[in-house]
Amino acid sequence: MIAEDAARLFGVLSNSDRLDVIRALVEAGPDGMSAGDIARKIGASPSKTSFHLAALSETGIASKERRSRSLNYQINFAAIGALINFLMEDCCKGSAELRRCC
Amino acid sequence: MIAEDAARLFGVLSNSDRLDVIRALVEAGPDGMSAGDIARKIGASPSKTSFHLAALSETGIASKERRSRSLNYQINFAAIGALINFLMEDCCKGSAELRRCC
DNA sequence: CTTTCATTTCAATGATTCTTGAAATAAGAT
DNA sequence: ATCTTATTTCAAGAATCATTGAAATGAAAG
Repeated sequence: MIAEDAARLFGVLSNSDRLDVIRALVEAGPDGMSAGDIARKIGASPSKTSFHLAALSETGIASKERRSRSLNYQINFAAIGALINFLMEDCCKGSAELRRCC
Repeated sequence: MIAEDAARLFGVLSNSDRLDVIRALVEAGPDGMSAGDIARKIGASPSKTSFHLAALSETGIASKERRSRSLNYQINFAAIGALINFLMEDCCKGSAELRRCC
């Protein structure tokens, strides 16, 4: 991963509504959750939620799939893992001290 | 850590110049590096570098100390570790799948 | 084929962040 | 005291991001 991509991904994580969405998707498990249910759960308007879901799915942090009338979103741990890996191994050169911190 | 603080920290990481600064500080080791040397290393102007260093030190990702004429910056792995920990444990509920990814 | 439901898209606006270069501050050297 | 070096601060402008509510889209139901 290059720094620009990592920066873009960190940008997606730099909003607490989006972190709330991620938490909701993690709690939902592999089956995921519909846009409407996510909006209700985090207490945000449909259009606001859709805006944040677009950021998450465009960058691969979530994937989406239509289920009849609803759009269902799932968390993609691989994208988050790749970002953590970039931060620990590339940015922080595999620092042993950092590894001890988390 | 609460979501707002995590979002702020992710915001600091969401800029590739700042990721370059972090890399420079990690390479510099515990002794750190002066603002001027960092600017030269990442190829950015002093004022731009200072702007990014302020973001890093205000959020605890780096610490600074004056050494005569220079200001010396050091990486703070604990802050980065706390953020990774928030993402893995709080946001992602300690997901085993995520742990396998990084 | 119209209605309803679920969601996104759009345009407008406001807020935040980034960049630039000039001026200000801080500290040591002459 | 003045000069030079190191860095920050500031103001202006550009760019990006977030929020809102209304309109558009897509899919199923009546």
